[in-house]
Amino acid sequence: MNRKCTHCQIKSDAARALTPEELVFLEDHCLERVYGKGETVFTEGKRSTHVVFIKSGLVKIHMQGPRYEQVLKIAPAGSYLGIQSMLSKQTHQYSATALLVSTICLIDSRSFEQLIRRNADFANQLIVYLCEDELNYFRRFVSQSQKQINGKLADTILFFANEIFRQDHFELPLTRKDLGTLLCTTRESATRAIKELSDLGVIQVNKSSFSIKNRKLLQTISKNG
Amino acid sequence: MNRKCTHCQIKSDAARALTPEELVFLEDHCLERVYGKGETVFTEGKRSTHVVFIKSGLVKIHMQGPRYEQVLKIAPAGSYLGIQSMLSKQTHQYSATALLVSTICLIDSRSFEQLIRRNADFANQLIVYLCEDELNYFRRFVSQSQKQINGKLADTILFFANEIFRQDHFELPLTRKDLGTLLCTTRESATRAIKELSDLGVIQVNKSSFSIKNRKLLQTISKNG
DNA sequence: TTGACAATGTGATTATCGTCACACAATATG
DNA sequence: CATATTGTGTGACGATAATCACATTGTCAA
Repeated sequence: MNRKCTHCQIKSDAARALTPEELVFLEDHCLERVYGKGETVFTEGKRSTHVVFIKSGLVKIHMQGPRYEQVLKIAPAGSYLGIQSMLSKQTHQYSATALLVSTICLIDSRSFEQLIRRNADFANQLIVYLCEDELNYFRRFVSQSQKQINGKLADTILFFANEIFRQDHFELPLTRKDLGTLLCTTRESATRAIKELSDLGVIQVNKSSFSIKNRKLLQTISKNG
Repeated sequence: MNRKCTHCQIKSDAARALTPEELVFLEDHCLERVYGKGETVFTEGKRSTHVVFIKSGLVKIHMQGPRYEQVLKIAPAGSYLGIQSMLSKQTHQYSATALLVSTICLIDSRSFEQLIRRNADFANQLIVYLCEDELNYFRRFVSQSQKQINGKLADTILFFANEIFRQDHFELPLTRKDLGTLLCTTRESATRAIKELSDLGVIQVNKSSFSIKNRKLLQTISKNG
């Protein structure tokens, strides 16, 4: 409770732009909470009252589509969630669910907006963050629409290995169904793609445990779709 | 040249937040230019020096994918382009091409950033804009990955009729090929989808001239994919 | 432990869409 | 004006991935 934001080591680039007084203001209007694996952080359509900052852990962002619930993105530590809903709309436009035990800061929306209006450097850093985020969606959009399943699976395995776990061996914290919608395909097709890459000797898979065996070839598959 | 931004009637929400002095600053660091149909506004990979504001007209945003050039979005008047490239990267991450004769303001990137740092209300409005934009991409991402071609075509026809031309009859300013990549499909499939909706009596098409004949049914097709 | 339910693997079949090929129209270019 | 180039429609064919069906296996709670 005491001076938590001031002394927090896991500050976002934006939070680093805040003055000591503003950090005190922030810690008076935010709340830290630990979410368990599978626990809902917020739900699409529900009223939005806080902006979420992921201090540690891993969260999936998902949204109802015309046919099924779509996984939009895997958000690692350092991500802001729900900013989009804070401003114009007051309801969440997507859902967030913890994939691993995650420590999450809930920042009161109005206070967050006050910080933006008070500190232009904070706002600027936030803009940088939002722009990066949007560019990533562009790339994902293009990949997803032009690559076929094996390529998209290769992308995703490299994403988890490089960006999330920083290891060539990891436990994938997704069900086959979620992996399917993350790849914009079905559970069955995801399973078959895993089998294909496995048969090629590119990866080794046992249940949710994945290992990269041939990184070169995996990158080739990722690139050529 | 004289006091152009100050007296400009087509200000963005963000620009409305600027003080008279800041508007003078803006007009000293921006340039208005008219682009012809088909003219390139900026190109992916090239150095980014300006932020672009579309004052009037219509622009397509496109990006090279692993297999072909993908149309990401159709940007109407009031859109900001190239903010994403301004900050972290200094090269454009996507291309922009005028689809119709368009009046475009080119704002010097450094000056734009100075305005953000100077006026938190301006920054805040920009954040609202970026968030809206991102949410639209989410929706488009989900639709594009779950709907089939007729549904996506229906979406796009409704988009042009409702958001762009505000009329049930309009000239589509896209080639069949561009329409194809906007729908994340091929030229041939786009052609066939047009024929199908046409045969159903939902739309009437002659070359690039489109008319909505049965809006109810068009909406149903759009909704159910 | 025992059921209930969710998650997973796998085969058979089908639908949708991509690819290829070609004809023809429209538009640019010298 | 003639020629090249780009855009468009359409048919035939095949490939990729969706759907459906079912057998297992794993997980959770009473």
